[in-house]
Amino acid sequence: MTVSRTLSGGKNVRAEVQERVKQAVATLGYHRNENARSMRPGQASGVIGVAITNLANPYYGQFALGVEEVASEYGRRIMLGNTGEDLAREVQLVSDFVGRQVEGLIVVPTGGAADHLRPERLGAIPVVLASRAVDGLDVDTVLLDDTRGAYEATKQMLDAGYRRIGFLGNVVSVSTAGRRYEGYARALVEFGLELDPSLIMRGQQDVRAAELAMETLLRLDVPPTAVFCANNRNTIGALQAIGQLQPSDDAAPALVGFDDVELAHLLRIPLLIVSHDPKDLGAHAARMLFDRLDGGMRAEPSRLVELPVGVGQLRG
Amino acid sequence: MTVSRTLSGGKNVRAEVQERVKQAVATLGYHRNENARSMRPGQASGVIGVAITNLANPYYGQFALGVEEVASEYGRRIMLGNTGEDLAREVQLVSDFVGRQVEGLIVVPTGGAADHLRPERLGAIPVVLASRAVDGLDVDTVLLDDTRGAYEATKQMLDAGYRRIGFLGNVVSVSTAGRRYEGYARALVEFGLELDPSLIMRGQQDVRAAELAMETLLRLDVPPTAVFCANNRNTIGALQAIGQLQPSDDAAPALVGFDDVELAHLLRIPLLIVSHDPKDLGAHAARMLFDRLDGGMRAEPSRLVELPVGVGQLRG
DNA sequence: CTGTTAGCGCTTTCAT
DNA sequence: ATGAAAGCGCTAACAG
Repeated sequence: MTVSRTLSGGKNVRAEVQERVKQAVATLGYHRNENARSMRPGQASGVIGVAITNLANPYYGQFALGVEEVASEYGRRIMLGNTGEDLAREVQLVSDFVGRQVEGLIVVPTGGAADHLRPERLGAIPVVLASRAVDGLDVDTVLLDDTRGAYEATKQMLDAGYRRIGFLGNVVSVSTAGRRYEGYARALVEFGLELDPSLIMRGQQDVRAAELAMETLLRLDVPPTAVFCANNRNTIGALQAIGQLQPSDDAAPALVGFDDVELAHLLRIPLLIVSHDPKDLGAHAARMLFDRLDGGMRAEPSRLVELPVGVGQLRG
Repeated sequence: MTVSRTLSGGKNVRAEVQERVKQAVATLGYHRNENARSMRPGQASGVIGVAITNLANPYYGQFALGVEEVASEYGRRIMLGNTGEDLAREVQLVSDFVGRQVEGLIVVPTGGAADHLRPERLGAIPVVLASRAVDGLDVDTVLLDDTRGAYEATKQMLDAGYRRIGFLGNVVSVSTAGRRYEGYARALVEFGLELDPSLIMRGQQDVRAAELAMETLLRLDVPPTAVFCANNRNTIGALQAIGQLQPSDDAAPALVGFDDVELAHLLRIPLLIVSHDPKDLGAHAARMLFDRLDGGMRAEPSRLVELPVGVGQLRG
């Protein structure tokens, strides 16, 4: 008891005793058992669960860092799981996190069914979805302004004179993919162009698939003069394909890349980047969660935020 | 009690009762409290603590993924903390992890003092150091074969005719930096060249610092004809600086890059990559930890492993 | 200022 | 096949 009191501030413990306690703690290497601590009624665990789709993607590494830093600010630690875009794994992770008494969850959903994220399944544990929304799931969500970013970038390409603009995107079940496609398509249609299905490749989740899709576009009888890449995996795949097939820069199509990519701006390819900081996205998601947990907003209605993106200039 | 029995396999529970229990669990959304569970004597928490230096570096994102995947294989979850190369934060993280009853630790040490990682401080909790060793700390450690990789790459540059080879490296207190420098220096000395201090820049932890260091080298009266970049932050910084200052490729120095970098091979700069998969490094560290935890090797003497690296061909 | 009691959720052991 | 007791480490509430 005296030890407990000393370690939680030392109220009502003689200074001399406190000294001896701290001494003993240091020499014995004693650590208070946080799990036992949080078992007492009303005590939170200080841990939040984070499920992301692909840690190998630098984008999500930075995202996770944003979450981690804000969590630290709020005195929390994160438990991290990688879903690999696999719904079953996401379900398993979330369930495990709940069993481990996380105070809240931050999830980049794989898309598809989402019963495991419904408030009634999670009890009092709040969730924040990040990067992607889930249809019909009414929980806090932070997205980018995907549609506007895609729209304005595509429009800029049209204004610059490009007409045959292809599209490389993520799997259709992912909300981001749909939103970015929508912006792209709207810009073309408003400009009076028709969508050409042969220029539109959707469903590439990794660099290799994106590279193959881009090769298909490059080998068309009339290849696109520009290609909209809906995420960094597709941008990198497209750049690889161009590097393979078109060593002479002149013939290469211009690219729009959603998400920034290290070194891309050094390549001799006309490139327009729609940029934003994934770390901010993670930080924002974490703040939304802690608003609920610490900010007395436990029961507020859910919020949907769309963070602004920067549409750069066509360069290179 | 009956619930507990049902959920742990259902021995000695009537089938009909088990059915009702599972029913109730499903409708109530009950989750077994894993923290309470692991409080019982002899029960492990199923969590390992992972402290890495910089999640914003794609290298460590992949590293973390390697750890996470192997941990999943072994039925464990990870608690992840970012130290930002700050020793105080590392100390705090490790202490917190211990308080949270982690079964083991995987740490990319910031370097410097390391009393907080000594076995006597950690009790029975095993640690594995990854990527970097700590002088005088006798615990399991997984490194790359840094010295050999740096040596052979430098030698290859010498054989290709380069003589003024600069060096961009990490802070000196980091063991990796020292080992890679050693390989570089040995190759030069064996070849009969002297080390030129004006070509050797050490201490760059991030891309921006690396870029500035590279600019300094490029602005020398007699700039280097090649530069050895001791990690991916330095490689990217060097590439940025070249992109800024030497738009005409011909004048640019060749680079050796330790660690692969997405897109680097597409740039028109002669480049030799010393490559390895950071995910493997993480996976290997995790396996070493679980060897100790599950493999009955609790008390074996500590092991030091150096994973092989691939030295590529100068290209571009 | 210090110590005792009780109970958080769980499961091993011991009744029944 | 089921339940009761006990104790893991902790701290709020209550003695003293």
